[in-house]
Amino acid sequence: MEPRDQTDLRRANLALVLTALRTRGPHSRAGLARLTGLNKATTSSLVTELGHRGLVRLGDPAPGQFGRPGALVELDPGRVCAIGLEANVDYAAVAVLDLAGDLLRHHRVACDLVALGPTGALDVLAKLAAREIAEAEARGRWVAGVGVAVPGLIDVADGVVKLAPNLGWRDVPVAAELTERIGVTPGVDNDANFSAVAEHAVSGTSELLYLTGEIGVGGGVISGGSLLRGATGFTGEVGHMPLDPAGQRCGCGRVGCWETSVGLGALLRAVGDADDPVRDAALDLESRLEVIRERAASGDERTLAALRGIGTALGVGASILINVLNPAAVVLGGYFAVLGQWLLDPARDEISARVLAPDSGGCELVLSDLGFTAAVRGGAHAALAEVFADPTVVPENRNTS
Amino acid sequence: MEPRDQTDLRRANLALVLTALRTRGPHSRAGLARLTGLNKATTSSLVTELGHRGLVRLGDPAPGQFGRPGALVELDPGRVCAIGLEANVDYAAVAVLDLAGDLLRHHRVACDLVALGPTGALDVLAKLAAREIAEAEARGRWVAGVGVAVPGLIDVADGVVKLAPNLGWRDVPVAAELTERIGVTPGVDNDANFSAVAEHAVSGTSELLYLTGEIGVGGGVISGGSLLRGATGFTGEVGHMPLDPAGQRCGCGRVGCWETSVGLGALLRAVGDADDPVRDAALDLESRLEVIRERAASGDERTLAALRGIGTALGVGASILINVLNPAAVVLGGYFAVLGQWLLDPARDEISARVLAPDSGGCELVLSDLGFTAAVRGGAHAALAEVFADPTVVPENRNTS
DNA sequence: CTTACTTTGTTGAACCAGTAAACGAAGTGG
DNA sequence: CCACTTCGTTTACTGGTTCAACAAAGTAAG
Repeated sequence: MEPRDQTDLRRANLALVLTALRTRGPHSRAGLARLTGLNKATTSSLVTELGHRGLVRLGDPAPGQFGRPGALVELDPGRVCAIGLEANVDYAAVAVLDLAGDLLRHHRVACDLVALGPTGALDVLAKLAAREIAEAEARGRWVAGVGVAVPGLIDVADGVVKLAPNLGWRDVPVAAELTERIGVTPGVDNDANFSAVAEHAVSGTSELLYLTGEIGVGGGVISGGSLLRGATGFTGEVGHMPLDPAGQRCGCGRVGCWETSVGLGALLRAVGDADDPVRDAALDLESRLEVIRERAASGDERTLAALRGIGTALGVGASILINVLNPAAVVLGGYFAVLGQWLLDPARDEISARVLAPDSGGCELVLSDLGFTAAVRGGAHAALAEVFADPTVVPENRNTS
Repeated sequence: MEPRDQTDLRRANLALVLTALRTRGPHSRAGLARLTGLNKATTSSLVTELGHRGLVRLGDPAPGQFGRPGALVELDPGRVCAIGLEANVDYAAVAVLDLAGDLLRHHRVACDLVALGPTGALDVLAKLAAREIAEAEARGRWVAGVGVAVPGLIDVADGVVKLAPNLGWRDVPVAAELTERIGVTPGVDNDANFSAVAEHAVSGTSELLYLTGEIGVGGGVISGGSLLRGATGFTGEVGHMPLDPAGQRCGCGRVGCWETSVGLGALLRAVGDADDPVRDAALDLESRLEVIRERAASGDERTLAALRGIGTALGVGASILINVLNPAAVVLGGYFAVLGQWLLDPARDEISARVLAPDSGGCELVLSDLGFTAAVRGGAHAALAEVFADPTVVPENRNTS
């Protein structure tokens, strides 16, 4: 938003105060004035307006040293919420976050979205969303927006899934179709991108790279505090970096792609023979990963060697991205997070050897705490971000406080 | 700049008008009002202030269809200028740009900066800059700033060259040292980064990747209209992507780095035997490239095969970066631009085969027109960008119209 | 040549947002 | 109980944009 007139200025300052409360925690009005550089009187006025919009509330007086104690202003998690949706191969999920980013509800339904096809899958997502929207509005909440995470190439501007190989989708106008079904136009983005948004929200790191280990490898980049979107929204396709001309054939038809050495398939091949139950695709993925985890924890040499190999390959690919993007942190999600304990050391060794910047450019390799909720949370966070960028999107409600 | 009060608003609107004039060309005040969405009265006021600061001037009346013709407002190239410096292995260079980005002066002196050492090299740069600053000020110009391009890893925030292998520099405080010598604190950045800035300025593409072929390969990324800086300023290190475990040993000590197959060394090895004059390091590089160019133009099969190979390898590496960054354009500089005619086709073939986004994400592969002036121009453009972001940095001068 | 019409650019009143300074409010410490 | 400190509000003020009216400067038509 380019500020043009005074109302834009007001918008920007409301955003400034609201964002300060999120990133720096509850403060008195005088403290907020010092934090933002705004005048005390202005800050008071902004806080009361944010209160009318149900975004902040007054808490207890703070225990100051001298002088009159200030009443703490804090985010009001009671009125605004946002909804995240996720479409994946064998499940659909929904999450509801409040303004503080806390998870109010999370629901995951196992279903074969590939078999349902785009229309059926969108029906499932719409049903999940509609229920949560109705529920939230019944409790007097205001829904900031909906974000839909889809594993594939997304035209973010139009909300169209251009290509989602695992789902078998091509040119599916998700935003338009869901608008018809739920009456709200959702944001649509790649699952790794939305996961990166979620990690940014919980960590506060404004330069980060999110890498998720699934059947393939997904990547999402946060730079300057917001998603790197590129020219047409197709960023973060990291799985098919050709790292070894003598490597394995990839599902994409080429040879030696990164995901042939760090994707789920590579892991399963390395830890067990063809008849090993962990390679039985009929079984639930999470329980198979649990088996691998237990084998590693009990010191099984084959498993440990496999994980070392994956960790090394992970570090090789990650170092390329670190050299290009110079993030402050690389966050590992998907199965990388589940087995991360055994991947981190070999990956870090490669990174410190291969990143040219001194001290790896200060980059840390860490595991995600969000588990499989990262993408849905990120979708909701993206909707919340619009509120933090422009609090006036939330209607006033003078009754409240 | 977070707008806080009305003066910040004024600043932002001055920037809005000035930037509109740069990107959309001369317009009448009424036309600018339509373009920016600002009120006619406001636009008039902004234009007169920009005039007092010597940034715009009134031109001839425009030939409108009906009604009173409007006086065209255009960038005034007469008052503000900016200076770019470049330190490289065997030369130092300086350029002066006016506000419109036109090259006023360009000077390149051959000298062995490696032998001079950091202190001597900085003396050379300071001398070049001081002469141009004095010259400009004698003509009544106001110098917006100085940008120094150095091939290496730069801590941009502090203006320190952390590591420049080709120059043999480590932890050289360029910004501080030059401030002492010329009285202005310059911006310091990697040469590829500044070249990317220059390409952005001439093309207007707000999502672009610049790749330069030198002894190594350098990369600079423009995203959202500004440089991708990363957490600590060490972005764009693309030369050492490990693309072939069975490849050649690189100067960095590892094996199969991208620059072992597309760097200058790879080109020279491929086009000629060890006794070929093009491989004589004692000769001037540009004339050796000219020889290769002539051989290719006359259809020499070995040269053509070598260039095809380089082009293919260029495309392989570029496709990785396109998949991650999704730029609207990849601009080739350095020797890639000189021989680009023979590199483009094989590189484009690889890119269209390897980029996952439909239609390569709309990405075009083009050659730079800026030759070896890209880095110095970019340094000056970076200084000019500060004026466009905040025109109030230029002092008022009520005498000038 | 005059009149109607169109567009440009300026002017002055109005409005709105943030600032500054004064002041009452609400605590601590002696 | 009083001096002191800090909080938050109030009031007058400054600065920037907008709006509406109007003069300026052109074209088109009669």
